[in-house]
Amino acid sequence: MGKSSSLKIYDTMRGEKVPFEPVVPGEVTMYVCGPTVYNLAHIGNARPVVVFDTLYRLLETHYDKVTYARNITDVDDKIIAAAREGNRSIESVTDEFTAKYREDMAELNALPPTLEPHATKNIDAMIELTRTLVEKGHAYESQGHVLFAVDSMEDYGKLSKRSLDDMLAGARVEVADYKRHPGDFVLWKPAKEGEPGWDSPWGTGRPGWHLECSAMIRAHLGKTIDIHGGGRDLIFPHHENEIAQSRCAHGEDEFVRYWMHNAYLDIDGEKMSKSLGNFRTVRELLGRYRGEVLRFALLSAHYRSPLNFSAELLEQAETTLNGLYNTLREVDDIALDVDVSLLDEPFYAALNDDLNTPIAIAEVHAIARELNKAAPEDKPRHKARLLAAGGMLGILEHHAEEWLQGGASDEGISAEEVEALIVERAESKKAKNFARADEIRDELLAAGVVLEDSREGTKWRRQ
RNA sequence: GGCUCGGUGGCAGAGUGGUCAUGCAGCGGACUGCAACUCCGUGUACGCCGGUUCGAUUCCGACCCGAGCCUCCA
Repeated sequence: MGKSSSLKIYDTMRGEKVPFEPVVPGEVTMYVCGPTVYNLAHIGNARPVVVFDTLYRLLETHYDKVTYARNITDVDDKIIAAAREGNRSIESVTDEFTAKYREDMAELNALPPTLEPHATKNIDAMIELTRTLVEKGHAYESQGHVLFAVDSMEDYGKLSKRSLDDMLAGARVEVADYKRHPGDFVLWKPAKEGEPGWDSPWGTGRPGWHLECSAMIRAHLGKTIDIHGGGRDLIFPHHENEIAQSRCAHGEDEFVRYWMHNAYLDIDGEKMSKSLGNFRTVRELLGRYRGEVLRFALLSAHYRSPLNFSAELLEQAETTLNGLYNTLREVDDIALDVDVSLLDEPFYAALNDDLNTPIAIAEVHAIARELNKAAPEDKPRHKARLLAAGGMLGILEHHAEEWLQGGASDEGISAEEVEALIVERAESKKAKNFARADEIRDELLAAGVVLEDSREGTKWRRQ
């Protein structure tokens, strides 16, 4: 697989969709900005995780070796603040939220990345990078801080498509007096009393946020990587500054070959964000919807389009997934050899076209329709096609019967009770006592259980 | 103010210079004891105004509206 349809990616730097070619033929390196672990991930944070997980799955069909790194930022002002506020240690904060982050993302069927570098375990690389930048004249020390001098780089601002002048024009923040140029950013900052710090040539301190990613990429993936992903709002300043640090330190023309940025989730026409306070945590939503429902909802829009997030979106996603599982249920469980060679060309082509998941999902529906209409002897073949496509999207990974009878919560009538009533209803129907049969059906419906009669007998699912 | 990016049918959301997205919801039909499931059918959708064109939702220009970034944020 992989020969029939080649991958194209929209690169933020070039501003257009371009054919994807890794630096090293047959191998891909990808880095995605991970969480700062000081609180629970919200559903907006989950979008890049799901998007790049889908890309990861796709890349694996094309290349023998895919190295996907997603960092954990475990040193940061907000973490220090959270620890202080909760009167607890920094480690207990970062340990707790790192664990919860992994759990939440696993619920969304996101595969663990190949590498998960922690900032605090790469401090040496950060100090080294800073030292190199100072030596090369791209950074300077001032009042205990080490700052990157933006005017030391010719094309600073290329990714975000703005010039230093543009940035100055829009400056809305007071410039710290230790900065030579208002756009200069911190590589290393001194530790205040009671703050965590590491020894460095510039005293005890901690790394700046932008520096962390540059250093970890260098340490774990190399000087030039193929794909760097993250949310749109990271383009400036975070990714712009990563480029500045990495290219100036390493002297490479290219730091990242393809920049990919997902749009964010909107709530009532506004971006969902921590600062606006209009976010919903993944954990909270998992109490009402299963992870796959959340994932499906996130994939229902193209990753570069804003997605309007609402309860209705999730309800629709759940209904749609139930329909697909209902289709799968119609086929007996037989040994199915599901692998990428079963992927339909239109489906695969859609994903290869800059990860066009809405079209890929439309193809999934087309396959499901074929499965529904197929003659019994052909159904297993179509079921395999459907599962193969679902596997690429990270959906339809549950057993159909369990999915349909499970639901997010185990409240309500038990499966045994349902089965018993179904038996009674079958007997009533046999005796032509339709009134009693309908009464049972209504009773179950009131308990959230829907009955479906078929030649093989009565099946049931929770609404 | 500077820089980006959008406005598609009840909802979500693709896409295209000239018969079709797709899903959810609705409506009609088949199936069913009745339903459900499934299948078949069904919607004069492309912000507004001009222009280019034989033809524009799709290209160009103006306008209106909205969002994002410029500050920690996926």
